Amino acid sequence: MASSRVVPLTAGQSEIAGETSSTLKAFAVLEVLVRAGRAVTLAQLIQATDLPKPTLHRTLTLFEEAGILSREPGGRAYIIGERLSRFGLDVLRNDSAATERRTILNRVVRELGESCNLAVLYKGAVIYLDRVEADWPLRLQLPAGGVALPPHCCASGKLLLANLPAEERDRLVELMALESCTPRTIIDRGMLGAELARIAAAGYAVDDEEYVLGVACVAVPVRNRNGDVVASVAVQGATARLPLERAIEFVPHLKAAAFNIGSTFG
Amino acid sequence: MASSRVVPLTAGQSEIAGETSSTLKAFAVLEVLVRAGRAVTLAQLIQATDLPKPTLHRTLTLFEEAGILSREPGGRAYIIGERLSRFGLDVLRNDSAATERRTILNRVVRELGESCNLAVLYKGAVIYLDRVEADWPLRLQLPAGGVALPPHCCASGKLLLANLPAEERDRLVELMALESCTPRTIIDRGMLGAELARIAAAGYAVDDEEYVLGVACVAVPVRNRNGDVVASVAVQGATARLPLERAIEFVPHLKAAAFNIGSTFG
DNA sequence: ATTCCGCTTCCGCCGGATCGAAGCAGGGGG
DNA sequence: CCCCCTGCTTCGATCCGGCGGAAGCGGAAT
Repeated sequence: MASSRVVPLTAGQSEIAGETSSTLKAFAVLEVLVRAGRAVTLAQLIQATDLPKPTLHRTLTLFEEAGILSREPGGRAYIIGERLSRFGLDVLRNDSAATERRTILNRVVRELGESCNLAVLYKGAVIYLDRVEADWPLRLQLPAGGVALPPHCCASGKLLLANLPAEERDRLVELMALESCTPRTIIDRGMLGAELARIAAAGYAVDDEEYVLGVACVAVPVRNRNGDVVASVAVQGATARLPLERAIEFVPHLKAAAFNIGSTFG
Repeated sequence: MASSRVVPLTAGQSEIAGETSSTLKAFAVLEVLVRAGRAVTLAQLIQATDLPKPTLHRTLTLFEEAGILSREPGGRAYIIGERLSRFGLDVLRNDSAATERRTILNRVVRELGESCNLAVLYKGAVIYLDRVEADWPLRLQLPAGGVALPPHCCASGKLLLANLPAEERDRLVELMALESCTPRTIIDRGMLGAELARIAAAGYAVDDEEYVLGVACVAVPVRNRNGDVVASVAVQGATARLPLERAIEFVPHLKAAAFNIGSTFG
């Protein structure tokens, strides 16, 4: 089997077993599981946390019954549950660093004179963590809070897709619906693949009226301190006011902002 | 002061105080705090959780000392800490299983134009792992994650029952309450047994307004690589819009999606 | 200065957490 | 085909940490 080689879940063995409170132990277990990025078995968690087996088992069962964790269907390994998934999104939206990020976005909007947003990929959809409107009469009105855009037809989505691990990206593209939003939406899987490769090479993505006619958009990656792409910053505006070529000139400015925003993520 | 008017943090008072485990209580406190979207004082949390003051205080102090929460600079109110912030980001980045499942479900919903869900049997109840709503004004609103439906009156439940090992299935059916949800709910053990046999032979299950009047549902099995049925994919819609006969025509399409979902399970 | 409100601390009781050990199931090898 | 081996699950006696009433305390408003 592929998983027979021993892959430690945590590099630096944190002192989870030395933790006194059961609540903190449980939280640390969640941290380990979440960082693993794959389904984790009880045995692997014992290895990673040094907690006794029955203790771990009880904790995991507790979380499973609460909907915070789930079991891999047909298997025994634990995965992130619906409740934890939602919790994660709520954390990012209301982060103490959210204010700082908003400040940076505000400044970019003021300097560029166009609306900007900060987006992440959540369950295969583009979600805005934050969004600041420029003060123009013509705006793209988006219901705040829960909007989830299809990734293939907006600059942020394509950029985030392009920066996924190759294998995961290919699988996702294969499975996506590729609905047409405007005549310019890329609905061909081959063309989308080529576009993603181009984006990965260029370091920024463009939406040329692919989501809404008359609206163009340019997105750049936000990297955490490890250099992983964790979000995207994008500027968007009516093409009547902001032709795509001019929007592309904003890329260096956006990248500077993206760097600042990136440093607010752990 | 501006915040003197009472703004409840949670609409529906969840039974946090009724929670038995201190760990789950603590997690629920984090959920409330995170959803508030602003700094939250001890008093507000007492209001929102119904937990006794010393209990909350202890929990919050614990989290603060662990770096999971912080205090609002210059104030007493609690905000999301560095560690929790990082945790949230990790949750989003590593929930690739959910991403894939959601992408497949999304596509089915787009193509069929009706709501779909992915369910498993857990402790004798049907639990939705995921659920995507079609964009119709008339929808069955179900809180994802924590809902547990009785298996005997929905297509997913009957399908999953039908594919259980004979012995386990019989034992479960024997224990179930067979409560009536609508006039069409199967409440006779003998008839349910016959229905399960029929489902096992047909390879799909139907819910003809047996759970909610006016809602029909068709479910097909999701198999892992060993061929074991580990979950179900179902489409559901208002019969006014989607008569049962038309829903049954979706079976091949659902089976294709079920195959894709199944291949993501170890 | 005084009052008041809300945060913090204290402490004895009680219950849930702990973890060794044994039971059990499933899969691979002989 | 059977047996062993590995890893999940359950049990139970012990004990420690959570619990929450109540009192202490400090800052802010009057």
